[in-house]
Amino acid sequence: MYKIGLFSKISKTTIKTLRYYDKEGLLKPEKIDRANNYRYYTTDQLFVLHRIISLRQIGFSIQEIRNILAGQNEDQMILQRKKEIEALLSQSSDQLSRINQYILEKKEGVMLQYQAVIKDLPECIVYSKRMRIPGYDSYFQIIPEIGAKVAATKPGIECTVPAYCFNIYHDKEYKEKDIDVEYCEAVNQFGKNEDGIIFKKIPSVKAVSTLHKGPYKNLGLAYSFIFRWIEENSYEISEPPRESYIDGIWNKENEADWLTEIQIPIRKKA
Amino acid sequence: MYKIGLFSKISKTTIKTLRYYDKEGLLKPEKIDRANNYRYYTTDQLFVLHRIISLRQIGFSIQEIRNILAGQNEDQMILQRKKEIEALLSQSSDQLSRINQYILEKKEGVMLQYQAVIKDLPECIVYSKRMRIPGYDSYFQIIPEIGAKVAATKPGIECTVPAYCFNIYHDKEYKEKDIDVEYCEAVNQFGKNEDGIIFKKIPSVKAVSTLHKGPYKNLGLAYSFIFRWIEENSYEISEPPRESYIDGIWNKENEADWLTEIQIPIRKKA
DNA sequence: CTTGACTCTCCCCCAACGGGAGGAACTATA
DNA sequence: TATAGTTCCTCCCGTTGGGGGAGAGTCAAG
Repeated sequence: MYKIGLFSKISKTTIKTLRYYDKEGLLKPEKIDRANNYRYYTTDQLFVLHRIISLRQIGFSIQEIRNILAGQNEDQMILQRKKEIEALLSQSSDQLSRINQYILEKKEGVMLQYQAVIKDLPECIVYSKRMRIPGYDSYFQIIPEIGAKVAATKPGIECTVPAYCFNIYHDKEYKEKDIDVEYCEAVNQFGKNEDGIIFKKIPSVKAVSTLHKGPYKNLGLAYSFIFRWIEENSYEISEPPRESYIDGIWNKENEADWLTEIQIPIRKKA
Repeated sequence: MYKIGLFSKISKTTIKTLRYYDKEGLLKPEKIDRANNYRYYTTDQLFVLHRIISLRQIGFSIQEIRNILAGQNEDQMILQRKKEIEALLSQSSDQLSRINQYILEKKEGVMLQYQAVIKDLPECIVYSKRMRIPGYDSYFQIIPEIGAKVAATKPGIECTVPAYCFNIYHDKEYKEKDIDVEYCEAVNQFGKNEDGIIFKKIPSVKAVSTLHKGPYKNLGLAYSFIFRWIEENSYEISEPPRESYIDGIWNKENEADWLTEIQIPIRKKA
């Protein structure tokens, strides 16, 4: 029978930890002297403690170890823990790739105005109109017309707050003329499809996002940043890119104040 | 100017998080209405928030981000964070290898009595005697003689509590005859070297450890378990193995109760 | 008998929020 | 304008796996 200090030295475990495992019911001392509450351990308990430490080193939580020691569906917990580890591994390797990319960008001293962030875009209902337009200029005249038409002909349909209006680019590459674009605006409910205006539910998706401040003609910089980021961090584009318009001509006079968010749905490369 | 709810939707960040970043001084709202303490944000702050989220996704702590945003030695923090990530990565891959090993052992249904644990063996002072002995049997007669000799001729020298007495095996392979072994016992201070008894400081080292219960003739099972474990988990042996005797003939009559800890100093394979 | 070493319980601390209570304020509708 | 529903505020507690320390009781040796 060893008192806690000696047992802690033999097992190379701190006293705090031993007391904690006692409290948590992981490793009760063989005997507790009721006169002074001293804990007494035996060398047999070294085995249990070794088992616990081994499981802790594999990353199981106290609760999980408690179950394993009690013999409750150990196999399932092991597989679950394995998945957790794999998730952590992939997260760390992701972070490593991102910080390397960050270091590279700093070294090149360029693109520091852009920040890539991974977001979950929530599901939403939109009305959309897909069209082929000659160029960017004509395009920003067409949008208000669509909005007006919807407002006029679909009573009860309202845009969400905050507004989420975006374009989906269906071309395989970046184009400045004859663009195949789909204008979407998030609304509160479905409406009737007519005049090329179609209501649909956009499912939630994981996307990388970056903000672009300034006129639309410079959006290309943001795209080149984000495409490169996707490439360098081993993602691939899963759906067409979206541009979400946060600040624009409707609330800021100066082009330099316009704010646009580029969202590109992605998935990890296999 | 957006109130917190709207800003939270635009940025896809929870209100809780925004308030927390406010409290922590990471992202103060552009304006706080002193009448009701409402927080008001602008789209410009989306940029800062994006920066923060990006850094959070790379795994920086709030404190670190605060420093980075303040422009304090960013480069150093990045390198430090990179090292942390690499450490995590290696830890996770370690855990993955260990859990796979665990699954394999379960499937084979064997060796479940052994648990491998990684420990830091602390530095200690020992007296040691290296010798070549004919076999295991003679060996356990020699040890008490050494102990007695030290006790008799070195006043003031005492064994540590708990006792840490172990053998270091210097042979390149497992042998049962003509064994090159070094007997060590941890003591409280240095003494004079004589009669082949040498005092030395054993530096601290990382080792994998397993417990063996039962007679010494079965120690081979423990060794085969631990050697395989080292191999499967991509470690390599950095120093000769040690056997630390916890329970033995001196306090337990029955061989079946003897307890021995095998400690093998290791390092990660490059 | 005293002194130092050991042990006990109890409480607070960590990071980055999430959940919820209780109350004030804003906004839309009747 | 009254009221109801929503949004916002602050404050407090919870999470994990122990670490640090206070204050008090206990043990072993000289």
